[in-house]
Amino acid sequence: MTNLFQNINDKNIEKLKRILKADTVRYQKNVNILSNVNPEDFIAIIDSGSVQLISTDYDGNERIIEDIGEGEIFGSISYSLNNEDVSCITKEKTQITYIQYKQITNDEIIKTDSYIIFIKNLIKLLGEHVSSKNTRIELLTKKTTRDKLLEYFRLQTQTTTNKSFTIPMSYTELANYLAVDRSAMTREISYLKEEGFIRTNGRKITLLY
Amino acid sequence: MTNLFQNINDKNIEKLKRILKADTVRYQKNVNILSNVNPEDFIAIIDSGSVQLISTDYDGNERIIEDIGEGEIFGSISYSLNNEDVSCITKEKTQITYIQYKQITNDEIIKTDSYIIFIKNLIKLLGEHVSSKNTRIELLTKKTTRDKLLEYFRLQTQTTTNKSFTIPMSYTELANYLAVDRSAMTREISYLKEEGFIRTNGRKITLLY
DNA sequence: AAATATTTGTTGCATTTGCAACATTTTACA
DNA sequence: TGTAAAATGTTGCAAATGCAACAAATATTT
Repeated sequence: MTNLFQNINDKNIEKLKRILKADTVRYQKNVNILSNVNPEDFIAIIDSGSVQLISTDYDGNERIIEDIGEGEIFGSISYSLNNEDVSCITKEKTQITYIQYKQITNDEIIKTDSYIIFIKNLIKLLGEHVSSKNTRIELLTKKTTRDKLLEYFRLQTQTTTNKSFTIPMSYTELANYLAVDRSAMTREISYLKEEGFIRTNGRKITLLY
Repeated sequence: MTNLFQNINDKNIEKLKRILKADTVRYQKNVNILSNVNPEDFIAIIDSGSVQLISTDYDGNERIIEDIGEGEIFGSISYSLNNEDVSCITKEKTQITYIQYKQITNDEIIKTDSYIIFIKNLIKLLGEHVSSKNTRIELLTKKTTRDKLLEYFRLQTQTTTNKSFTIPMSYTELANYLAVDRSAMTREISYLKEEGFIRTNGRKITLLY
């Protein structure tokens, strides 16, 4: 995963942040940070920790829009946060740097040495964003819970020759990510075990096919 | 929807395209264009017409990943096309301009007057991309077909005071977009009509609530 | 304008899924 | 470290959904 300031040395990062009118804020765990942020366009970069974008509809159903970890970005470029009832909750102690979107093309920054690298990183990051959305859509459009799980397993193992992997979230969160009922998902996983497709040990899953 | 070359005059567009080693190709309807394209990183801009990115899994199920219309972009920035079996089909006569991703930050282009506008457009376009993915995810994570439809209807009317709108695709494609069985969706629409929530006339839908 | 292809509407039926309501285990934290 | 909170596993049942197989209506093409 790309980091917004990767390949830029510390001195230049400081310079960029100053020109971008960067503002760094620390939060405790479980804080709704968007209530403190002005609605102006901004890009938020997670320096450390992680947050979750959660939308709540009129029925009170919560959906996780996005999990955002260290080095990743969120904000009005990538999500129209004012569009509906979205809250952004820190999952742990988290430090976030906000930069003003409109400063990205101000006169001063364009002359900066590391500007091009910065822009390249930003574009790459946005591209990765789209890619991860596409992955989720690919999973969500599978017809059955079983298909969703098997495709998810396939994606987890496709980069390695390994048949084992550990899911990077709780089963509760996985069910949410795949938009299926948690208990129904657990049932399906049981069937997959019974039928000899997989073996599990906590969050470690081994494919037997 | 942002256009990659908006706010740039024709002369400068030509200049940019030349520096970016742009390559313009015309296609007939129903052509699989990706079979002709080298796998190198590129951004494709639809000058006119439209295309559809379709992924086919091992079961032969087809999913529409994306509908791309005039002025919009696609390509390796926003989707790792080599990742799985994705084909890109023109829906009508279509003209596409390909630019090399790596040229986006070459030395010559940085000195160009309209470069900043170009970059701004590109970032905005990618942001809109993410946004539209988020919208689809929002719909796909709704539990029932009815919820998906009602949310879709809400999104169609939220920008206007109007209670009527025309869906911009066929019902077959809408079912695909919402990842539900077409006949089950038609059934649900019938129920919504019976229960007095909506009225329809072809693809024109009027909300009665 | 006729022929062909595509879209739309309908319905019975089997399957899948969500929901509720638990017991049990694991994790967080005061 | 003890207690509260969260996560996990299980199952019966009702509701929602996919599927198949049509007929009818629209579009598209030649």
